[in-house]
Amino acid sequence: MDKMKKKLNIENHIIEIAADVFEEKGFAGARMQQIADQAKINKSLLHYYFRSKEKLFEKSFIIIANRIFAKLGQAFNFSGSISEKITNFLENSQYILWKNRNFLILFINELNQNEELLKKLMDEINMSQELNIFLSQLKEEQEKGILRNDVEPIVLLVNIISLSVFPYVGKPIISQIVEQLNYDYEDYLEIHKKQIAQFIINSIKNPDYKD
Amino acid sequence: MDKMKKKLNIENHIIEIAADVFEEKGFAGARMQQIADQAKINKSLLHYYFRSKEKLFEKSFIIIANRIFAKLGQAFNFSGSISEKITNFLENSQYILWKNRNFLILFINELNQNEELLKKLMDEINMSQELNIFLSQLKEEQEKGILRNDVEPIVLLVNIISLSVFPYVGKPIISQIVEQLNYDYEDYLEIHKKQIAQFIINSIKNPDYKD
DNA sequence: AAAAAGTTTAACCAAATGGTTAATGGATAA
DNA sequence: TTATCCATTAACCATTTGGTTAAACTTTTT
Repeated sequence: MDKMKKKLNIENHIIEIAADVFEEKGFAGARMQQIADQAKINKSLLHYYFRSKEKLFEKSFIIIANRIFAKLGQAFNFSGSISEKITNFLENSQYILWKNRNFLILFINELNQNEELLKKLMDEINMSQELNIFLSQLKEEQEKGILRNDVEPIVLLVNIISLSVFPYVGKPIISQIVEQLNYDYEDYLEIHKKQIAQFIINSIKNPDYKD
Repeated sequence: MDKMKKKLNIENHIIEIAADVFEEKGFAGARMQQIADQAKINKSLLHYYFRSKEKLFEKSFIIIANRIFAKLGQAFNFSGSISEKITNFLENSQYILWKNRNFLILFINELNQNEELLKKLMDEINMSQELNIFLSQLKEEQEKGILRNDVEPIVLLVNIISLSVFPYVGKPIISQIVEQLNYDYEDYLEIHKKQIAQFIINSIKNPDYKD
């Protein structure tokens, strides 16, 4: 392994560990010393490689965000009808969302208080093509009468995201509520996974359509 | 105004200001000095009244959380069919959620990293009665055939919450996506508000039911 | 092998931050 | 009026924290 690669390797290692710590504590709560300890390196190395806490945060944040969005984009990219696409996406996205639920909370929280970071990220991540394909296919199926035409496409898209993401991101709220009703949060997620695609499809299928 | 009341008054004033600052910066990012400045009091007074940053945070957090949950509980408490209740709740909750969106993000974020606080909060807030009424009415209407019976009641409940809350809490994600599709976030919320009740009702109404 | 360049470390440092203290001011009650 | 009690303030303090430096160590280049 040449020098360049070794350098990239340790940088990536630091980024992974840093992301863990930032996820756990948030930007303000994270400590450079803890990141160094967890990565088993000297604290000065963090500054040697990344110059400052801000820079380290930004870099690891953007890399992880890109990775997650890429995976979600993949989960979105299947052929078939709208109903099939939705079913497919929901099946394939759940694990990603579960595994990255802590990052998603960090994502929401930090981007909400850091306008600059939001802008930088928006330049990096672009999913408009995949999304536009989905939206136009949706309009097609609405015109054909397969789907009800009283659902605004963008609303459906955001609803799919809300229903996918919130059970994970909103864990404190959801678990509060389901536990008051004597359910277990993890059990709830299992039921949710099984029912959510049908729930969405019910709401968009045209009940009068016969093929 | 007697002394006791005056003391409670200034405590409440501090709590309101503190909540603003914590919403903006999170617990770790908030500064006692900033809270004091914004409340126009001496920093020592914060400790005089609340002893520590943790205590101040906990107190303001729980008070604000209680207030919001009480309002949402109210918005949930209407008579009528399930469909009417859903429509009603969605109409009445949107403004509350919008106004408190920053607190909701704080809520999710802090409770996710603070198990202790979560437990304390769960003792304070109890909405199981209202929720249970809703769930049993839901089951009734399913048995009568008004609503489809392939929707697990708890799933519907959480879906309503997800669809209500996420557009506000997930602002960074949603605005990212809608803006890539040339929508404006605030405009999107308007469309969302108009369509969301119908979206949910579509997904639960039994299409074969005739009364 | 020697020099040069890059990497790693321990010791420091300045600033920020939560928190304390002791003195001051002001209201209330004797 | 004066003593007591509570509220308020400025000055201080200990610790934490991000960041620097200069020396040591390693690897690469000549």
